[in-house]
Amino acid sequence: MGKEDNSKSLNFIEEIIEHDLKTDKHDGKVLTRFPPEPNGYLHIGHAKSICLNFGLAEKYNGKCNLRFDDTNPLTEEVEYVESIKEDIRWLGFDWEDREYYASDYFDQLYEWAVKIIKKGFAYVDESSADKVAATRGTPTRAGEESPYKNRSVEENLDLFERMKNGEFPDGSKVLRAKIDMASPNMHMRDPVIYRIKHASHHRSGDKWCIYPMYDWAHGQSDYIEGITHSLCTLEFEVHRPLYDWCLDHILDDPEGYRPRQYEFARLNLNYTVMSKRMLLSLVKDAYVNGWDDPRMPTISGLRRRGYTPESIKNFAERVGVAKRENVIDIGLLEYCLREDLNKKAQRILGVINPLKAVIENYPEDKTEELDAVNNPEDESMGTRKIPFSRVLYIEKDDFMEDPPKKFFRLSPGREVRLRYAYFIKCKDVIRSKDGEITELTCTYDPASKGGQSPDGRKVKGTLHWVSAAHAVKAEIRLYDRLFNTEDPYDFEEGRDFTSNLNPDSLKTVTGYIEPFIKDSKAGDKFQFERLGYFCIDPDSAKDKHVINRTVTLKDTWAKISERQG
RNA sequence: UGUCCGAUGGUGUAAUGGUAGCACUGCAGAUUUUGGUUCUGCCUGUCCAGGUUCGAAUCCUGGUCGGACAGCCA
Repeated sequence: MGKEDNSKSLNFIEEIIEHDLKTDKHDGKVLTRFPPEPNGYLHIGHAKSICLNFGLAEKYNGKCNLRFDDTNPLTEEVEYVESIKEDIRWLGFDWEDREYYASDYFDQLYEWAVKIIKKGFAYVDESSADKVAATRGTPTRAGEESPYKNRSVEENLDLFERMKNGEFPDGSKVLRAKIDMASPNMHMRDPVIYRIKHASHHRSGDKWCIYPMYDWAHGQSDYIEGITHSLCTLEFEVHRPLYDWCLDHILDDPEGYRPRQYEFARLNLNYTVMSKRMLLSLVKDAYVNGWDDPRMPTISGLRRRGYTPESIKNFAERVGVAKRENVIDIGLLEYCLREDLNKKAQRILGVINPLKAVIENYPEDKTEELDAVNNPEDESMGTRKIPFSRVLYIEKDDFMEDPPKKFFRLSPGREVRLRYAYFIKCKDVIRSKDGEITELTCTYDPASKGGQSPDGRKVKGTLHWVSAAHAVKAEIRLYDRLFNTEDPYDFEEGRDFTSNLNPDSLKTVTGYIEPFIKDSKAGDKFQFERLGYFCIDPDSAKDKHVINRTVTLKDTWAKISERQG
């Protein structure tokens, strides 16, 4: 029912597309593109855009191109190109052979620039960058015309060619579109469309020393590729008149095919930052351990953290597409993650904060293999054996000497169930000299094997546990949100966003995991019962298990106990 | 004293002139060998003022509030 309703309700872009389809605007074709600049790693915000562009193509039987918007050689690197491709592929999208680069269009872009110079719509300006900025005016005050604006076409052509030939140093000249310095839209005030950069480009090498600006490259690239719907974020809304202006002035038939730009609201998430500048700074200044640090909102970070592509795609679906600014609760992302992992994850028992429990009446040399279900949500995943013996580890949080109301785990004299094993009762508490609880002495009921007693008596709590002698030691990395504040951009004067960093975003502990973990490899995902979802980190080695906590399970008890104070 | 865009529960997002719905969150309960999952119920909303209309979240007018734009970044 809900699903059916959803399929009927369209977002505003789908409405536009369906309308275009109905009116046969592009011969029934839909061609979108995802246009990243290779100057950083992709993040969850990009994932929304990827899912939108590729998703629309899938839905309307169209295609989506991958196009690197690589017009600025100073900031772009091959490393980023590679990571971007890997991330999109991992999300499950395929651009087939349509891997394009704006830099592949440099020749065409240059020709078009010459074309508009000839038509009198562009000029070479040799004002300094400061001068250009100073004469641009303000949003409420018109700019001033450049003294170079009225050069002859011949002079402009000559100068532009010499710019291309490398005769002038960086910053000495630019090519500007001749539009309107008094336009209320700042972007129409004779925008710079070419600048000189004697820099080597990751693809074109040293062929060029002039590079087109975004505004001169994007719409034209869309046109070259035959893009029907060019989707971008809201901040490009004010660029749209320029996007259209460029097309108007290069096309022989402006009434014929042309791409259209549509803008949607970018994704914002609380408790994290999405700006490339800030993410770069977190990496460069070593606040995190690289772009794929599991605390990063990058796709590679989420992947390493243990997120699944499905959970991210589902998230993108749920946040929707609209033009209204939004801040999504990180809780929704985590909900989508748990929803997916709950269906798929192998369950195992692992203890993160161990407390030794000795079963007094269990034979010292005995070991039993007990049956455990691999995934209660998916019977086909089968069962496995877990070793049980006299000395166990249980979770420290599962024992309280003086429990408050509603605590139904272990405490002196109380009986609980060990999952898949036996009922046990706590008899004694052993302490160190400084009073810390170091060990519990318990007894078990041999008749309760498997977790049920023949007399039908009930216990309220079920605890996870491992057999100390059989457990596998592991380094467990407990991650928490990277920032303490919902809005990390909101920081005190004189400080910066890093003042909002959560100092406890990573805690490393030693845990004990049931032997099943031995055969796992990097990327494998598990639910440690009652604790959360975990995955094997690539830092793992043959003799060293490193495990990331992806996300905790929903914890009703934590909520209750917090409320009780 | 600019141009453009936006405004629906706590957060997102539908309703396209005809009963304001869905998801997440929160709260209450049922089930449960994970205080997980699942299931049930409940709370909470159309920025304001006029107008058009039998009827307005939707159309019109005027406000208010929020955002984007002054890189030789994208």
